[in-house]
Amino acid sequence: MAYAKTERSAAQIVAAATRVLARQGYARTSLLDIAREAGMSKGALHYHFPSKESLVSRVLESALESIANRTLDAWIASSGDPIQALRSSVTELWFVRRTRTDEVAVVADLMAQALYDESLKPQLAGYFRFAAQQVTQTLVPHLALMGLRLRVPGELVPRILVGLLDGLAMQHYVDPGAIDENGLLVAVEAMAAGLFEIVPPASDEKA
Amino acid sequence: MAYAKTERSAAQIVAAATRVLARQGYARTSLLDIAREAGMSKGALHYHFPSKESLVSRVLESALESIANRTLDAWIASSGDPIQALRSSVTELWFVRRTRTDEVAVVADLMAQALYDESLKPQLAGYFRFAAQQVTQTLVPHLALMGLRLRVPGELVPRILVGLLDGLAMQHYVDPGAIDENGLLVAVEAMAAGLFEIVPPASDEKA
Amino acid sequence: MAYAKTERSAAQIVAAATRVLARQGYARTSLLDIAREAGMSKGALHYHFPSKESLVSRVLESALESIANRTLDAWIASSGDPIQALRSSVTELWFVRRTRTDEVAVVADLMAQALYDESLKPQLAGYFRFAAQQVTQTLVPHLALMGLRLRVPGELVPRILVGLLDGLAMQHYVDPGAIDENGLLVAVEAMAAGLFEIVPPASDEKA
Amino acid sequence: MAYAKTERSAAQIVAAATRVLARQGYARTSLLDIAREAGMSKGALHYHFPSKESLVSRVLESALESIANRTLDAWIASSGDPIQALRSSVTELWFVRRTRTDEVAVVADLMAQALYDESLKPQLAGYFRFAAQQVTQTLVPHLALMGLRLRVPGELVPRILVGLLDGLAMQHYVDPGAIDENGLLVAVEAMAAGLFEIVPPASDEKA
DNA sequence: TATGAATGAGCCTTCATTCAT
DNA sequence: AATGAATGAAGGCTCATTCAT
Repeated sequence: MAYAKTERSAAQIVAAATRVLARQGYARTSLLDIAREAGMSKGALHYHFPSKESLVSRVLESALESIANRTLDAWIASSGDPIQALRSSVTELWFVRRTRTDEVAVVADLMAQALYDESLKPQLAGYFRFAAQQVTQTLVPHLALMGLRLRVPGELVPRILVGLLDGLAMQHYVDPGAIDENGLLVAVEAMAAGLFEIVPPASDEKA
Repeated sequence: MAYAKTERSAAQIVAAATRVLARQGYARTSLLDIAREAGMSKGALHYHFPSKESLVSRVLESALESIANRTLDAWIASSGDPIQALRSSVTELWFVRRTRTDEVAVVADLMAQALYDESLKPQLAGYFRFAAQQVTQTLVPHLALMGLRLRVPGELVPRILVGLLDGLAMQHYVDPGAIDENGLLVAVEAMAAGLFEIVPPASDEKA
Repeated sequence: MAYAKTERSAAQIVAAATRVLARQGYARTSLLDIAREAGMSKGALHYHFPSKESLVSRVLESALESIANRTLDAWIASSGDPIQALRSSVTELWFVRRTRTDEVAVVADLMAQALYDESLKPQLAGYFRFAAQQVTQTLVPHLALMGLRLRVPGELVPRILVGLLDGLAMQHYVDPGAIDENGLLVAVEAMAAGLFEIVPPASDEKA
Repeated sequence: MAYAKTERSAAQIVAAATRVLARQGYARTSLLDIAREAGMSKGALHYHFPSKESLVSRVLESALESIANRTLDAWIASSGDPIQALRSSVTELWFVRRTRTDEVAVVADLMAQALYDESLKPQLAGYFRFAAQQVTQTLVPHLALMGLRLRVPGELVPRILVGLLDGLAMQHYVDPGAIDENGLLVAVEAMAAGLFEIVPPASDEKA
């Protein structure tokens, strides 16, 4: 209980930083901007976070967590049919990007930062790995039960999905309206279908 | 013909800026860094480019051009079979990214910058549009000749391709080795296949 | 009451800036010069004043105020006889110029700057208007009581006075010693006298 | 004849510089601005004038000369009656200021510069002295012939006149419209009249 | 005689960081 | 736990000046 206020303030700062970073981008955001948004002084930021880097790192962490949860929820919600789950999480994956949640904007921006900032890489790598593994674990076994088999390594599927949608989101941000969104979802589904093949019923079925 | 030195110097500066931006990223690159890399004074940069913005814009222009040319070459080299052309330009598209050419690095970085810098958007949008149209124009008619039809709007294909590979490249940069490249190319091909369908010969409809 | 240090520091900066501007002139004064004179860092200046312009504006404000006060004091000190008041404030007006107070030097310099800097004009115009009105209000009624009338619009008197002395001060600065000061004060008085005429007592018009 | 071109170019540069300085003021004028106005390169300026200072000095010289000539012309034109001459040169002195000729603007601006630039002072001092002496020489003897005597040293008269009008011009520039110009000329004449006194016919007239 | 190119010092401003309170 | 004040390094940019051509 002793640290209650600290925790509350720190959370407040992270939330404010997320908003400001989403709005202005890393390169154009100063600590003063964040302090103002949080309704605190610059000094306070440094009280809670030793450096700008550490704050940004926390912001990224919280943004990734939030995105992961959202996607996972969509996956779980349609439990049972993994095909249906895949479909609904693709949709969610896309909507979360095209709406450009603060969290998504921050991640997109910091992903680029990470190219030149070693301290951010591990966090993103962790996220990608977690997402890949999460999906794979539930996807592959279910497919097998349905008589389907992946033509490619299982971990690749979520990576491809996320990569595809991230890349398209970038184009969407840069040139909104250029992407036909109806076509897009159809296409993604068609492409996903291309990744499976039907497993001929094994001959030892009766054994 | 005298005093044509400007062109040489400007090119030198753009080249140097490309290298430095690829190495350090936009946010961490100062004009002094570029000047040093170019072996010139800061003043010289401003003699040739009125502002940092204008220099960066030129760098982006030249990087996009270079990438477009490389990809186009791969496409053209395998002329004749558009399927083959698609395959070889996908490969090229991926290699150019995974090798992380200076040009690719710069474009990836500036694409993120563009989210918050309206002046960069048009250039990138132009590039995406040009690339999309370029591929579409040659791809679609050829497919028709081969009895294939796209299941999605034609412009979407190159956008999907580029988006997918850009997004995957990001993951590759952040977490090198995480992506199984052999599997990747197989997957892309499989997915691409999912985008076509065979057009039944028109005359035997009643059969 | 804590943290009231700002006021002290800001005042210190304005004082330092006044000294430096008086010594070097606007065009040759950098913020670094002022910071050094104030014994602070450049950053501190910007903490207290958002821009050079805003600092200079404050300096001008304070200089004008100080000059106005000095002249007003001289006027008031010799209250009663407005002629005497006029005389003593002319003397003060001149002495404040020939001594070249820091404040006077700053005002002279910034007046020239104002020709090309719209932001300074209103302040100076305000000062001129205030001074003119101040003098007029007390001068004209008193003259009437003494049977004197001005030959020109009342507001013109202080403007002429200030203009004359400003202009002469310029010559004095540029070529010190060229102006015979004894003669000057005599001349001003003689000229001032030329501005009045005696109002014939109203009742003996027929005599 | 050999230097014909040099002289022409130099004059062209001085003329251009006068225009630009009048328009933007010393502090805001760069050599590039002047070069552009003159239709030449920056290098050319330095070919003709070793430094900015030397160019500015020449500009001032030529501006002063031009003003002196104009005023002198007005004086001479009304030859015969020195009172009339005084009157017409006052008028000219004022009009040249209120119209704000390029030359007047430059002089006003550089006069302020001179306060901090020793190299400009002598030129302005020379101008003031020349003007004073010029007027005095013709004014005083004529007055004597008319039975008038100055109440103050003769050199003071032109200095007062110029000072007064310079000072008023400053106010006029800073706050146009604030000065009642009709009143002004009346006032100046009334004030000037205050400077003379009638010399009683000397008793030894018959001697 | 004049230009294009380049330099380098200096300017105003921004900003992460520190520290006394 | 948080603020106000101050620092100092760096950044983008301007400009008088130099010099080869």
